[in-house]
Amino acid sequence: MATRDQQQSVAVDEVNWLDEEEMVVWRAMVDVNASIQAAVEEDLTSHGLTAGDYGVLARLSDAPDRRLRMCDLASALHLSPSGLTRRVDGLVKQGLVSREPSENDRRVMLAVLSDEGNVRLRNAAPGHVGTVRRQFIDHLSRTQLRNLANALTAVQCGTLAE
Amino acid sequence: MATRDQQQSVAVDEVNWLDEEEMVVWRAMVDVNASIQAAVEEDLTSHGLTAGDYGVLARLSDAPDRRLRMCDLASALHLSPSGLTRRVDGLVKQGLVSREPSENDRRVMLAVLSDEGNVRLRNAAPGHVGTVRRQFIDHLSRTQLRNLANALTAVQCGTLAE
DNA sequence: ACGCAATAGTTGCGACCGCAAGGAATTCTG
DNA sequence: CAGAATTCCTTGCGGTCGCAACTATTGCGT
Repeated sequence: MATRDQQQSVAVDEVNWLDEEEMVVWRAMVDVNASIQAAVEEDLTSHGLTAGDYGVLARLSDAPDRRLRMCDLASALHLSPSGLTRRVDGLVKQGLVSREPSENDRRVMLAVLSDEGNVRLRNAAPGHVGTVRRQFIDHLSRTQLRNLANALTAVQCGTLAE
Repeated sequence: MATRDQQQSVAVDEVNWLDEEEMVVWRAMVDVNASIQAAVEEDLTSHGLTAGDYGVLARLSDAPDRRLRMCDLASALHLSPSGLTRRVDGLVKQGLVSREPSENDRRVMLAVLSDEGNVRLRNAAPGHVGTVRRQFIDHLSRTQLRNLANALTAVQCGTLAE
């Protein structure tokens, strides 16, 4: 995705191309994520959910009173407002989520996890976690896991600080 | 994305939920990738390209004679045949790529990187690599980089072997 | 050589998502 | 306290993608 002729010269062209190790890591990062995402998606479809649906249900399940403001949900899921509106539309149509206007602020709508939504989530969760394990976690030793955590949080803090 | 009540019991419910460390890594993996992808996308749009377009151009640039069979390109980019057809449609419309029937096998179409496509790629590449550096690589020490490479290739080989 | 399966590519269709615009409610400001 | 700015959500629109269906070409088995 980013190979170019190594230009090791002094400063004529001041681009820092990726060296071999960096390149390997970058490509691996992209590929690993692609394959994990695909596996997760496939697993969830067997429970009649998309990965996006699962994300909504999981967030709602962890929220107090199983309800969240649309805007909070959208930012938690890195989704645009319109994207979330339509995703929730679909979940409402399936009876997994219901909408409820907030009493404090009449601009906001709350998405509420229904009992049926909770059941679907609990049915899908074990398979989902299993997929994450088989595709990712179980291939790492405890040490690798800790190193990976350090590396990733370093990246997170770095990009967050910007 | 996968928190559920810890069920540490003997074997009534044999689901291996993620422990704290595993959970942190999994969430970090998802978040880091989301933010990197977003940054890459944003950077490339300033050069009039999408991430998908860049992927096609980069692969063609690295290929012998700057041309590749559609099916090889599709699998390299984890794209469905129809998805690639339309993406290439767009690139042809921009004059960055041209189609050419293969002489050996009249089923296949070759996607060929045009001179203009090559220029666009070379204009966009430094910014792209810079973004990858700023968002990812530069936040890792050499040791972290090596550890990350080990961990990711372990995951790759594991999922590949399946 | 004939026929059948496999492979390559395109197209119709539906699903998803982000941007821009709009409407309603709240907050800020003078 | 009135008007402007902001926040929250929804809708129209366009772009992207995968699946299924279809055509064309090649390869295989007998």
